[in-house]
Amino acid sequence: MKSRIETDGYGRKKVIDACMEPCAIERGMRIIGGKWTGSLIYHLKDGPVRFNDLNRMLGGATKKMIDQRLKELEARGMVLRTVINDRPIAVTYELTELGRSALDILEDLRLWSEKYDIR
Amino acid sequence: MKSRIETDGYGRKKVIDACMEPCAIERGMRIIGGKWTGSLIYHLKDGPVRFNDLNRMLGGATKKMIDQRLKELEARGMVLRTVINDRPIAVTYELTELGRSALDILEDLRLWSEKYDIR
DNA sequence: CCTTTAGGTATAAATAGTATACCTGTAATA
DNA sequence: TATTACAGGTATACTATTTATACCTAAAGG
Repeated sequence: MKSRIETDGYGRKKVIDACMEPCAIERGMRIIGGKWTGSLIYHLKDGPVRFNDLNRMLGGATKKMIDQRLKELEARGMVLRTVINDRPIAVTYELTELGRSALDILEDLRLWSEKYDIR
Repeated sequence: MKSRIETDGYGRKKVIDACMEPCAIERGMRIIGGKWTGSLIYHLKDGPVRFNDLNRMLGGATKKMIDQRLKELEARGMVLRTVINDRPIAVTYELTELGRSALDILEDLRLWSEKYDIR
């Protein structure tokens, strides 16, 4: 991410070290910036939450989205899915250490968003 | 964002303070988390950059995307577009104070992304 | 019985992003 | 002089992601 531009004598510029394909910012955003992903992680910050509770917490997201996002996060090792009860099926989702490691960024984002009244 | 769940005597849970529609995290993400938006802001951190240079810096994004994102950011007052030369047309984009205010979050995201080798 | 809850899945429609080509005008190159 | 290259975009068509809505199985409550 050290790309910069140089200007020649004619005022023209050239990129010296363009970041090829997704750079770190972009890669990070594709994980926690996916639609609903940040909210999902943030709502798991206080411990295990059940599927339908997450669904209710994230007003606006459909079950399909929540399901998909949780599966992505699980596949990345950021979230752990546990079946706590069969028969009356019951499942909880919770953050792993890796999942927790993203919380600081999300908290800062929340503060920023509130401070500048982002809508 | 103080939603929580309570458990009744039968082990059932209910959401007490669901965040209605997009909460602060989600609203923030929709600004700086849009595809390419974070990278775009980050690449403007050292001062004005011209359109085609941004295009080259963000390998992978099309001009259309860059154009669209810059227009969104401009509309939100995070980026300033300046025509520095007519005839041989030349335009630069730079961050406003509001735009700069997002840089800390992006820098943390970059560090996180690199630390945990997010791909 | 009928409805509600849990944890999802199926289908279709709407929205967002990508690839590719092209436009106007200036300037350097062959 | 003809050709090509660059600036800053726009147009078109296509693909992928997200949304809305309905539905499924099983258990429990009224």
